[in-house]
Amino acid sequence: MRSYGQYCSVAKALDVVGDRWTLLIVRELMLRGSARYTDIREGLPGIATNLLADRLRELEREGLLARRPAPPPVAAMLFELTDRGRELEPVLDALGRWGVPFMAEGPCEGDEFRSRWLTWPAEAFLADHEPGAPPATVELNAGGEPVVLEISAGKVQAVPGPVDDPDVSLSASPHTLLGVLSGQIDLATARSRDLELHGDERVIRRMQPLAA
Amino acid sequence: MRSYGQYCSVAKALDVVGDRWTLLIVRELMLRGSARYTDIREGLPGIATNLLADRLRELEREGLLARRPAPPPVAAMLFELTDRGRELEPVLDALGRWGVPFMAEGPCEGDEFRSRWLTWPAEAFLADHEPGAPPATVELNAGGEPVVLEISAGKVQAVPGPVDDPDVSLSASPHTLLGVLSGQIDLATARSRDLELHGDERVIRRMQPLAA
DNA sequence: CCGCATCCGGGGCGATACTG
DNA sequence: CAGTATCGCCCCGGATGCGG
Repeated sequence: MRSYGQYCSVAKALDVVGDRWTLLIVRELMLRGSARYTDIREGLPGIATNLLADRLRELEREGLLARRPAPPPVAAMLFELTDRGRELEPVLDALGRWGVPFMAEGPCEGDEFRSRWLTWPAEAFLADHEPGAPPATVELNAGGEPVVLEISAGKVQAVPGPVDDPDVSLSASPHTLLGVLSGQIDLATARSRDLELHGDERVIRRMQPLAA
Repeated sequence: MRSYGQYCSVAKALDVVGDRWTLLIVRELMLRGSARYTDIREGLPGIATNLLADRLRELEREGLLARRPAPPPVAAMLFELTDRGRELEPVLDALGRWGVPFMAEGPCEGDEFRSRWLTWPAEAFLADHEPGAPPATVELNAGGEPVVLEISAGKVQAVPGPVDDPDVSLSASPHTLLGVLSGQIDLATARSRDLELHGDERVIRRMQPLAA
């Protein structure tokens, strides 16, 4: 990207990560840990393949990303963030939190969705209101790979991937799921739409935002 | 900007503020409170005037910015952020902090500079190590308008604008000033370059990062 | 199949000139 | 002062090709 030519840390940051798609690539690598070219692409519906290759090169040149060959059996390349790259987490967090209100309206026509992306809304809405209680896990299913909410010690963390024997499991469309997590839809209404719930409902209330 | 078409809060955020120049415009409005078109432009060296007009319209449409006529004597328009716009502060903070390391190398050839931009490096480096001591102020002068550091109750805040009777006043090139604030250059070395210091040196040590 | 490179059309961006 | 108008360029998007 063309430099802004300003001796300002915000401008310098945008010189590096201000290009279109760049921060979304960082998002995918942050959520996945390490990934192959094709996996990254799957998480970035709409990106042109040459742009992805360009950006990955750029990010590597800037020291935000490293590539290394996958362990022997497979002949593939793995991409992962460097420490400097992972330091962008506060940036993504801030952006993700700021963007949460846009999710309330539901997906726009044609919007793609991956359940990993629920991490920001989830962590923005939720908190553990019973810090003393034993840890609990919630499985979120909105199509594709599930996401797990780990509730313990006053915090709620969202991590991609399945889990064995969650305390409760929610399956619904992304929009309904967000409505439930944000407390804007109660469980009964959500069920009348497309929510399926299995397990202990009380775990939901433990982490939901306090009613308005 | 063309939407990323992803039902993800990070992507939705970037749909709105991911355009080139947009976050820098928000930066200027955040630092200035409210400003006229020409003032904003002065803080964005390099921007094309039609782009600035476009972006301001966009930001207004998105509800991040409002324009209102200036108080009677002057016939001018004032631009200022709405609450929703000011909520971007954590985003700018995160970006600004992440970008600070790029400032260490000094300005690139042709880089423009405004002293307000020192806010992020200043708040990133500094802390009040004598929370009990009475408040103090430091004037930073790097050309153009000065910036004031307000040190009190364990915190250091940087705000644009001059101040009456600061405890200490520093004048130097931006690069030297940053070196001093970050503790990478000691005062003697800085003085041998272009630093001029008036007032109580101890206030500097009160807020400087602890020596390595 | 994985990880690109190439080609091409369209639009966002940059610079300057101009105007109410 | 606060923008519009214009124009060239380059970045981006989409499709396809292609070597390992």
